[in-house]
Amino acid sequence: MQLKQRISPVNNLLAGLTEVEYQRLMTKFETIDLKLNDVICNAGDPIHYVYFPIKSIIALMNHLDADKNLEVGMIGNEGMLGSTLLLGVNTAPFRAVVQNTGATLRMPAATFNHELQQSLVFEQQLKRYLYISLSQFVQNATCNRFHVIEERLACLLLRIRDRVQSQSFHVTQESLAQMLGVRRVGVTMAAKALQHKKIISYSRGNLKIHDNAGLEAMSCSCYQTNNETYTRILMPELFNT
Amino acid sequence: MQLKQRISPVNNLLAGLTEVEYQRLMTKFETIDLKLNDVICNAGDPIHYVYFPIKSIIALMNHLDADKNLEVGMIGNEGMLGSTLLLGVNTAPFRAVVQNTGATLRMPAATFNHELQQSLVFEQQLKRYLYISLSQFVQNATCNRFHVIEERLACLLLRIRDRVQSQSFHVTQESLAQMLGVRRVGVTMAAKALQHKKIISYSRGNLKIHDNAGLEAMSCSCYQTNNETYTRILMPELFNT
DNA sequence: AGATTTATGTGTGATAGCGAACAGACGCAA
DNA sequence: TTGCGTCTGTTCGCTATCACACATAAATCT
Repeated sequence: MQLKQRISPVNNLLAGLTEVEYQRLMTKFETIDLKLNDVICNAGDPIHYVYFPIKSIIALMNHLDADKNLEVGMIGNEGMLGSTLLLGVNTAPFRAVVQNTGATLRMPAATFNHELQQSLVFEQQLKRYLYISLSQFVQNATCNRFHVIEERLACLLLRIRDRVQSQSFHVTQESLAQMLGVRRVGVTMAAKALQHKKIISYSRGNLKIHDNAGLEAMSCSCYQTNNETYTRILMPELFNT
Repeated sequence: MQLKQRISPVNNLLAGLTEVEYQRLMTKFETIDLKLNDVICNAGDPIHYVYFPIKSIIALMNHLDADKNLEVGMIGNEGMLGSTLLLGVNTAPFRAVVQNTGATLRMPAATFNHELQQSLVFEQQLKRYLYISLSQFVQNATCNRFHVIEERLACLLLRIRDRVQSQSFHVTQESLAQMLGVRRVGVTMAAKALQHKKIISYSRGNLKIHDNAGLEAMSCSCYQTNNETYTRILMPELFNT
């Protein structure tokens, strides 16, 4: 099951708002371009802005020791960076790295806090999103504990695909390795296996998915689980399993 | 560094309240005894009660597949079960299992939601606790991905010690194995190593810590990290590192 | 006292992933 | 064209952990 997304021209968290609320919010945003590999913040940093990706992807990395990092969350146009402001804490829990260039809405943290007071629907939506994030962070981190690299790679590629909304995108094996918390060689092996099965093709960072169903079959159940959580909590009207 | 706890006769999350607020809340609680291995809820269950442990310990388990479970959070008298109600979602994100028998305060979810409206300090305190939980869940899950069993076991024992507030407690290797997401044999090995180093003694579930400093030295940095997060967010006045 | 359950210890082989080092291959730029 | 940086592929020995099976020992029950 692919992630069912409500049609939204910009960011799915802004869907469900009334036209008035939406227009009002848009005056508070500025649109910027995030650049690949930019570090938006490190864990513990004060939060200056919140980000609502339109085409970009932001990866949340949990850092343990040197060379022990793990991607625990991925933010595309289904989510936002900075939702922990809802809890009245203005420091970032994780490092945030740009994984895919693209247009992004940005709003100062103070403005965001103020806007939350103005729209109950908006606040409600974002509280639910924070709940989803919590669930998915743990699911992803646990997944990396138990599942083998090939499953996790498939899972990761599907999550990227959903967010760039395209069958082909650019991502190096080195970058995938960092997200999965494994050596690059491990990704090389897993990617080769997926290529042999004609599921993907991969050349110098240019990745193309040929067989969506095959890739979902190769991935662990965590992909499904995460999507179901998102749909169940944020869009229960679409949830009919 | 051991977890610095504000002195509180019952539960640390109730510290910081005014006497009036505190007394008011206490009329809404009932005190119950949680029984070892009781499953309070499974992931996805509706939340009927929130729990504030006094002497008990509740472990939060994330379930992947059969036989693939991981403890992601531990709740003693420094925390509570059910804080995700703050996000307006009334389903439990994780399975909650009683790891240590003992007195516990309990309040119906509806009452809890109502009480949050009555005390800004209380709500603020719990929002911060939820932020801490989020950080720690991810930290624990990531820890289990990267660190070796012996480090993780040391870490786990310290966390239990802090919550029972005693150098000796009862816990079987089987139970530790489930929390760590490893085979019992793995725990046997790690525990044996700790015994040889005279750090603990262990016999048929009766565990005693002899060397606190030694145990902290054996544990991974995650123990420290988690404690620092707790202190920094919830009790910044005690945070002077 | 004997039987049963619970808790811990041991042993053997398999394997996923690690660390390190190196080799080719493509692309851009001087 | 030459060179250099980036990206991918390959190999080798090593280790933590796994799965499975069995052995011992203490506690509890009859």
